[in-house]
Amino acid sequence: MKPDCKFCKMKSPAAELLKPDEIDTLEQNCAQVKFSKGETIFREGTFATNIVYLRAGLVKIHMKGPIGEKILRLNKAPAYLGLPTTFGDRVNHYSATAITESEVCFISLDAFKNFIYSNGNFAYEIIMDLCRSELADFQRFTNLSQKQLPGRIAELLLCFSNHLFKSNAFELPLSITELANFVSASRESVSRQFSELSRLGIIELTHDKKLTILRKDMLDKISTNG
Amino acid sequence: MKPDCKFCKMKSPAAELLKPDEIDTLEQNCAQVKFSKGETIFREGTFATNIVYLRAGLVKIHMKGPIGEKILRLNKAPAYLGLPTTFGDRVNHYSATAITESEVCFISLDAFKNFIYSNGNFAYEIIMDLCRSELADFQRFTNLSQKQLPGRIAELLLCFSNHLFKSNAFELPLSITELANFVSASRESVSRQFSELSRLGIIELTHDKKLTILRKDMLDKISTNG
DNA sequence: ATATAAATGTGATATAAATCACATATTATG
DNA sequence: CATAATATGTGATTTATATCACATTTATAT
Repeated sequence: MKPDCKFCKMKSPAAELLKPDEIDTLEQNCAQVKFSKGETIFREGTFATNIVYLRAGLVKIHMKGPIGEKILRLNKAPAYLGLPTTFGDRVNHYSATAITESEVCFISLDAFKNFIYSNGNFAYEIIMDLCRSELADFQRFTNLSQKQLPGRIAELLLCFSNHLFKSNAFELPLSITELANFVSASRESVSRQFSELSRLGIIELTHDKKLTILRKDMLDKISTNG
Repeated sequence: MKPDCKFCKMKSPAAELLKPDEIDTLEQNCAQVKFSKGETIFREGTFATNIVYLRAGLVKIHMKGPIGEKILRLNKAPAYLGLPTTFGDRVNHYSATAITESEVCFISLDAFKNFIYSNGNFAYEIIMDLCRSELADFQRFTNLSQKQLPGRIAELLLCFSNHLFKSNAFELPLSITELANFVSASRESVSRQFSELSRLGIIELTHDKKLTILRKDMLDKISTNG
């Protein structure tokens, strides 16, 4: 589908800094595609040929680990998906899969590189973006590696509530099995933790994955105490 | 100490792309400092006021976690230290400490920003650098979170041997306690693993931390089998 | 050099979480 | 719609690893 970048209201902060002629170039080197829930946007092991910009939707970034799939992060629009795996190597080191209906712009790598070369503000914004994600990643990995399971799950739920959905009530974007490989635990253990949180009245979780945080204070405490 | 960037043989790949007048600017906005083993180069929680470039030496990047210090990565020269924590927030999210005698250049943040704005090749190289480290970090975190202790330690030793020292024999750059918080385990467990690896004749470890890998094949197997 | 502190090795024990086992529910699919 | 396939919940058991305890070695400071 042909995009209309000039009047696009979902431009990235970096793209907002492009000059009119650059926006024209972008428009000519950009393809907009819809993905439904569960569809793969790019896959580990394949060649990284385009810059991938998430215009709308929610996506999981995941890679094969020694004992199975590992979810590395969730990205919600607006966000570039996998700049590091596009620039860092010819081959993708991880995959991106739509969690909800999503809209993605595929941008020609060469055009994008040229923006970096020719537009310092654009380059700077991309650098800032990469830097902020690394900070968030380090923080998450440190917590994941030091907290035990109840703390890891509490943290994840708080992250969903505070940052992703900005609400105490939301639909779990991942299955229990996926949550398990996000927090690096067995699905049985995660399932038990949810039962326990429900039993204690800290959360309410319906059969159709609607989750409500009833005692955020308790979740906070569980999250910090590991 | 006044640096001599023009004739410096340890320039970063990015700095190699600077034009003569930019090199002059760099030289005027750069201070070279030596750190001895154990000295802090920058500290979590303090303001990030300079770009930090490791000209020579070996450094650990570490942050406070819920149950104690966590080592995130080792950086050997040449490398920028903590670009993400310098750009991503005003305050450092992690610390850098010299593991060996090290030489560091502190570069004015404004000068560095201007290079990004004005020199696309420089900006591109910085982006590539950030991207490559994220790939390596993701890989390491996935492995650390899925492998169990013997595999994590085997992987770390192989990484030391293959990438850091490029030799089967080297001096352990970290104490047992530090290794433990690198691989997210207790120091007792790590100590036991080393005893076991020695007992099996896979490594030899002397009292003064000189380590020799005797059976790389076995380490490889332990590393892959988790 | 001696005292004091910090790091290390190793056994015994406790514990978090994985695994196994199986019932039940939910979702795809011919 | 029926049947298979997949995901989930929960008890019983096992296991990896943390914790505790303490001896010993190594580093640091006075």
